[in-house]
Amino acid sequence: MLPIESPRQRRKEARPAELLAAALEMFVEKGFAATRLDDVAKRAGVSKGTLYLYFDSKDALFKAVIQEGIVPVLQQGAGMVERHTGSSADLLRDLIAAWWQLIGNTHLGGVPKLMISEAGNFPEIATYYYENVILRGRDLMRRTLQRGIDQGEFRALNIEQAIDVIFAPVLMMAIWRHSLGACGCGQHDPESYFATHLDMMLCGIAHPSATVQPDGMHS
Amino acid sequence: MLPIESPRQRRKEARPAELLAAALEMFVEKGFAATRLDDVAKRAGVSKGTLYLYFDSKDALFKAVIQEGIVPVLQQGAGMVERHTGSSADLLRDLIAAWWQLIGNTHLGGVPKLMISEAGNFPEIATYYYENVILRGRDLMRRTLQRGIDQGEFRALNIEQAIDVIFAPVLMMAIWRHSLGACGCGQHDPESYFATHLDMMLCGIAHPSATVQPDGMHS
Amino acid sequence: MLPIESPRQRRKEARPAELLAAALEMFVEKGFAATRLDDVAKRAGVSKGTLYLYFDSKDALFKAVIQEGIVPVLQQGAGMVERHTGSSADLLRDLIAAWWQLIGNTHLGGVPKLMISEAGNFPEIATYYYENVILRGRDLMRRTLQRGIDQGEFRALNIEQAIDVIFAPVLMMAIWRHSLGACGCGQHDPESYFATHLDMMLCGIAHPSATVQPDGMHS
Amino acid sequence: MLPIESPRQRRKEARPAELLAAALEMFVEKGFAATRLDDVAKRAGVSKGTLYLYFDSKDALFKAVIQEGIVPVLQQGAGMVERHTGSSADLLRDLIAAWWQLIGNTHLGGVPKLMISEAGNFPEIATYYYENVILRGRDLMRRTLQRGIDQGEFRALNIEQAIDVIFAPVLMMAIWRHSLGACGCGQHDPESYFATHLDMMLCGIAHPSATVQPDGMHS
DNA sequence: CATGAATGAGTGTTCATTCAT
DNA sequence: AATGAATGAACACTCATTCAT
Repeated sequence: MLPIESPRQRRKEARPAELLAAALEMFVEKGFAATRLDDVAKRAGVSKGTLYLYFDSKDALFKAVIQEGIVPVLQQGAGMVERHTGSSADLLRDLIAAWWQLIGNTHLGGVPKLMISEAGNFPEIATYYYENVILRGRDLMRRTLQRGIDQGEFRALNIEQAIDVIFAPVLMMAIWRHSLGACGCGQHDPESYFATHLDMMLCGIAHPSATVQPDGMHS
Repeated sequence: MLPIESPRQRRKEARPAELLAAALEMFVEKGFAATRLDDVAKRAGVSKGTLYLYFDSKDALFKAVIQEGIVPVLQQGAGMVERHTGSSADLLRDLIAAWWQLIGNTHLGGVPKLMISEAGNFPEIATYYYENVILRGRDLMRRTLQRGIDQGEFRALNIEQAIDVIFAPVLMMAIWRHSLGACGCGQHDPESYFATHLDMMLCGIAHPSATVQPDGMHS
Repeated sequence: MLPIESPRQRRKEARPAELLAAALEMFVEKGFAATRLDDVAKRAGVSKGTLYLYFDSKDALFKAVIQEGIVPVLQQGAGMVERHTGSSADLLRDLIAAWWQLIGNTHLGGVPKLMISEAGNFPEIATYYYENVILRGRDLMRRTLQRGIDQGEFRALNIEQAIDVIFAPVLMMAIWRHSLGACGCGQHDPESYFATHLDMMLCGIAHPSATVQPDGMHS
Repeated sequence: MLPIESPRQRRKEARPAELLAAALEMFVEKGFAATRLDDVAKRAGVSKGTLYLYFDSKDALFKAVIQEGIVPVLQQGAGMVERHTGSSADLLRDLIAAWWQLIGNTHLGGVPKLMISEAGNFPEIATYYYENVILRGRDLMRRTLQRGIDQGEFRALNIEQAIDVIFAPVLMMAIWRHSLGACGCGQHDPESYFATHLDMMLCGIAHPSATVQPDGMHS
């Protein structure tokens, strides 16, 4: 998918994480177009020219923000599903809790909102993001749901649809926090929000013969 | 004797709506900052100067897009809850189906994405939107859920959280369509998607003693 | 100098004086470039399009303002010098008083300021103004001074320089009123100002043997 | 050890003065509104964007032009009156000669015309100019005239009016040069013009018993 | 004659990008 | 490597001018 290695690639790895962090924050807060590189530089504590030592252009900075923002967590979670031994309901709980702790509740939590906002202006990045992040995440969910169905824990489901239905409330929490939630519009407590979500959802997908044991997030 | 409307007159009265429609499309597609007024004008088939005959500034145009985009549907749905006589599950189905038909599946479906993207740059509009749209929508959901609980149809729920959990998948469908979905990334069929959502969700909130009758969207 | 007669010319004579008056006021107040035709039209109580029924362009309006503003008073004063029988000092007093009453103190008093401000942008109008207004005015002054010298009332003077020296304070009063004076900066009383000017000036140009009889403006 | 100034550094410090000089010329020539920042930049030999490194807006540039244009000469002349030991007539001659050499005959000579033209559009600048320039100038004149009266050199005068009467011809010379005079309309020689003015004026204000010694400008 | 909706060239201002230091 | 002064293309906004009514 990505070029394996190149001088540019090597330099990219040396790019100060501060620049990317500053850019992510600004992009999430103002959007790509409304973010001025001056502000990114100021927030990172460097001069505007320094940005160009590490990134060829504003577009390149955006791409790096998206790619660097997800690479570190791409592999996480896959092992989670493999290694899991308990109930599938617990696995589902763990997946969601992990996503929230590793992404949603970190500074990476703004990436989904950013990607949604800028997909139209960066279709190739959107495609990259879809294939490398979303599809992989859906795969984890798919295997988890299939596992639960196979083991008689979950009832028969339209899995492809269920994946999105289940993940939507989690995504929305992250999106909300970086949009209207940041404007002082009503805030929810993630803990109880996810608890309610899992409670309803696990109830809704449980096999009729199975006994659902309600449980909040064990974070 | 009705005053004869000249073509020019007719045009003048229709202009604002045409301009707002064009602006909404562009704003949703490119974001506020990346949208050029020249493009909005061109899409509406007028010159740039004409925009300024009807809107004082780009900001004012944005505000009008949001406000005009929701005013027409503000009252809708309230009567729906009042008049409903059947089961609360059906009411929930109807509400979601109505939202999708009146908003999500129309050109207004991009407003949520737009509002999410630009909330940071227009906090006062975000607040306006929250108070006049989101809170009213949540109110409809709240009354519906409360009705179901009171009538023993739904089990006890943390209503405030449930509202968002239930609406998130619907919102996400509209958002997706105007972001990554528009870039060719995987498309879902809204019909079956909502059917799955309702199936799982109604199952998840049904009172243990109640019998849930699965039902797709009756559109 | 000007085209004698033409359809355009005939129409010009029918031009509403209100338009020219409104334009003069705006031009004097804001300058040519900063004056919007919308404002001129509004002040004249007509629509913007109507201006174009009478004037081909903003430039044409400006030219008309200058030309129409001075034509009515071009002939005045010439007869004054011819007919005068008293002392040359009195004639000088009368000329200045007449200029102030007919021009300086009317709405035409802004023309000098306007011409000064816009000479650089309308050199041909400036030349026209110079030749048809300023030179004629200087001629009146020259004849008056020459008359006084010839009659032994005034001492020998560098007449060409004296003309401007004598008229400068009068002009400045009109200019001041339409510039800083209109901003609330210190105002002078024209009566006593001119009295002082005439007193000093007549004293300054009187022939040593002559007796100067101080006299204010007899308005 | 003086820090070595790089050409770039030297340029940076000289920039504002270069820009202001270019702006003053353009403003005087065309007026504020008709002056394009592109032209100011071109005349200063920089790009349009560079202007904005030093001035926030066109308005700010105008304000700076006025303020910087007069600050350097604000103190001059005050000492002149204090130190003067000769006749008051000579002091008056010196004041006028100094004004002409330091302001009227330099590139600052356009400021009065500019201020007159734009007072209506910049009332606060006009007030600033009036209080900080005009009032101080009038003060010098007032003290000079009072000095002459007290010493019996000048006759009783309405001093406040006399100040303006005396300065008007000097001002008009500067104004003329930057308006109609620049269009090829009749030019006067400042030397003989001021000589005539001083001759007439000193004669006009001399105490009857005093002997006026005519004298040209000793520049 | 009169209107005012519509136009589009022009200008103030911003900001990504470059490069001399 | 790092800076920040300088650039100029791009865009929001204005307003003289036109023309259908």
